[in-house]
Amino acid sequence: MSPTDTPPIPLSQRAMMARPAPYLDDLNPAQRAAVEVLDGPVLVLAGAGTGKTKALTTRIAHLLAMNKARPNEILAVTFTNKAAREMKNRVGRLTGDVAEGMKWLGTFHSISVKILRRHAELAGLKSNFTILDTDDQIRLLKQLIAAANIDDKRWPARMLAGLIDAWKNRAWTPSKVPSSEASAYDNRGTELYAAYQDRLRSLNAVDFGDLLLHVVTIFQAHPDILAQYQRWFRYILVDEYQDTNVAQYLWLRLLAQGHRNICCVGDDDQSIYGWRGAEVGNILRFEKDFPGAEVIRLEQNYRSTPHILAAASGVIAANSGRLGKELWTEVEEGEKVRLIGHWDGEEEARWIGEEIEALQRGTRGLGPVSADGMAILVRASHQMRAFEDRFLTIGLPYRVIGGPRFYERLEIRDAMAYFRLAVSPADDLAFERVVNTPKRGLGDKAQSEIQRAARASGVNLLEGARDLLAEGGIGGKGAGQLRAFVAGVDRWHEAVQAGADHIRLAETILEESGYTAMWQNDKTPEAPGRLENLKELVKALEQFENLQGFLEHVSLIMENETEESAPKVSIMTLHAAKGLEFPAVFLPGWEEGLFPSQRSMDESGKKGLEEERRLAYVGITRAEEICTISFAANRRVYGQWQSQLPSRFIDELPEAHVEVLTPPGLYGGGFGAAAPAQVEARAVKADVYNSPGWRRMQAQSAARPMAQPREARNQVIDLAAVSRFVTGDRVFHQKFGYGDITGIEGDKLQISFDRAGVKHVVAGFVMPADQAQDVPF
DNA sequence: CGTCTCCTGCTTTTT
DNA sequence: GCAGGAGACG
Repeated sequence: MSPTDTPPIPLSQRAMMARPAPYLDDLNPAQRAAVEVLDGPVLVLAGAGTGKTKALTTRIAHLLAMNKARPNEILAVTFTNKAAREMKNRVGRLTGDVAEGMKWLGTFHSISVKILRRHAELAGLKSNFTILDTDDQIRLLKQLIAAANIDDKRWPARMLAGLIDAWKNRAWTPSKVPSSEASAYDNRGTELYAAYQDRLRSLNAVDFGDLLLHVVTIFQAHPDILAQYQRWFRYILVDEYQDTNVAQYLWLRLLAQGHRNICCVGDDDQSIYGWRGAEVGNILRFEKDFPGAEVIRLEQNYRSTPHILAAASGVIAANSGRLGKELWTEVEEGEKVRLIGHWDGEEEARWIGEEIEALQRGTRGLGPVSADGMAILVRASHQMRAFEDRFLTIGLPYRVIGGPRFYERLEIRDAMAYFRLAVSPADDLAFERVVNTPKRGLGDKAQSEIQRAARASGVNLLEGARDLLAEGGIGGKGAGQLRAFVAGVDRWHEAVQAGADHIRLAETILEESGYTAMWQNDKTPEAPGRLENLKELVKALEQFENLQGFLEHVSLIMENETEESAPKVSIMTLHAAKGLEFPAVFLPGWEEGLFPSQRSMDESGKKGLEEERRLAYVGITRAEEICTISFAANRRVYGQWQSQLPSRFIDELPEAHVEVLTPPGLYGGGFGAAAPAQVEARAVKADVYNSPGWRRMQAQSAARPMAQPREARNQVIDLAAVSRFVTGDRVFHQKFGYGDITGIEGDKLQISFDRAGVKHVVAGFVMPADQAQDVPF
């Protein structure tokens, strides 16, 4: 093996770097320890905002400066390409060009690809294997499911894909799937998993999970190869260790058994990818796995104010089995975390929109805050819509982070499939994807004929199609179209082989295939955008030497970084927000069932709830200056109006660090929902009626004709309200209109509304129908 | 073969 | 409430 494509560091540079290191002066004692304890296993527990990346990058610089390893003998692993890029940039700032020699700085997946390409034959693959995206994966599975005579309605392909993914995350090859899993997917999960792996091998393809799984399998079966890498990687660094799954853990442990110089950085309190197979256990177990490990805690926070830190600590304290950290800061005072309840989701969006404008104007005591410095972090992406709608109407610029990514868009995938065919005509999945896109009159029947012809002579689909045409097995207009398609692929492939200019070729392919024309003729509103994206795709090719290089890059890097100039408020999920920070953060939708998510709790019980709580912790700790948590009393869920209870996480916020802006009438839960009197007392103590939020709310509701009746708003919700009603009463609800009470459960009424159907509503929000004429409409 | 309409079923999503 | 898939129809 010769991963040694990097020349040794020039002497002049070494001398420069060996001088006493000024970069160390920049660090606090804990960070310094994380940087200077170079040998042996080290676990750095880095709380949110404690300079984790700084410690990690300085550590790399220090390794290089101390001549402990050459740049390409350091293995530095991240989860995302973004994190890898950031790390490379920051190491570059510390060491100059030397960082360029870090050939093994990358994601688990990109490094695995590198390793797997070298030893592909040991996994039954050729080194030019293709990496399937989720789309291809699902299509492939659908075929296998059909072939196995399984009703894919009852047993959807997505489910099987999820199952296989989970098994791969645990590093289970088909033969290693334990018998306890035998009942999965109608008792046929294991069988289909094996069939899927066979099929992948015959396609010379892998999925994301395979990248790690194959590498681990090769390492386990070939100690000599493993030993080479163990020798090669003198120092191993891992970012976000709390997010590793079992396969990644094995991957690391195998490699680290050489020099035993492994430094893992992570925060057990920020483990939020359990549902993707991440095992918090990996970080909790570190000292057992690596005896003699040094554990260093980074606890000084450089991001948030004391109130924000205290609120976050208060919430996360309810979790059990933590490694434990105590975040502190030298920063003084600052704003308390603000808490506000709203009538419904639309009002929440409206209020946040106005708050954002107030922050921009600088009327919230922080000086003007740029829209770039503000973020709305939601639990589930469907919550984003209310904000988008609202911001569009008030003309507030926003950006949604983590929507469908560029390379996941339909038109981009189609175009890429064409490119894939041009590069490797044997790519059957690409063939299937575009043979009838644009429509060429080659429907299911024609396609299964092609499949049959290909299978009959054991060739790929393109050859199968050629055979089919030769034997006249296809007639009518389809034949001519198919002939043109095959000829097109041949022509493009020749051009690739001849080394034609890949940008021109890409344009030609999209032109000749009729793909561009297809969208030009499409009059749906999204067609222009899609054409725009195709143009961007072609532009992206400029950064690559050829199509092959581009395709390789794209299969691993599924993102599109377009730098925008105008300041915009960010809207994203809590998951997408990890690692980011903003002066002002809004956390809407803190309601039972939504956050914590009901499904999380149903599926994973206490474990699920604790992961939700960590998500709350991640959310709060994104805020630097001001953090606003909100909830709504009513929310439309799947088109149904539902009344909501404030999240239990709100109860867990330490009161001393929270300013309640909520009018008590909407405060149905929160700090001790049990005793209504107490709720009122505390609300008063929080000086609700003098808070800007309250005055604001008064002003707003006065101006708003659809405001709920004052009576309902000012009422403390209590069980007494229920006693005003009996089953069969005719009642009125501001949102749902008139209805009849069909049942009483706790403090809620079950009401059958004339227009809105059956709802469970807190009694404080309805009134006897005969009083309803006072309601301003 | 393609299009329209009904029906179902729903988080989070680094690669 | 909406999207995506299947099944019926042209």
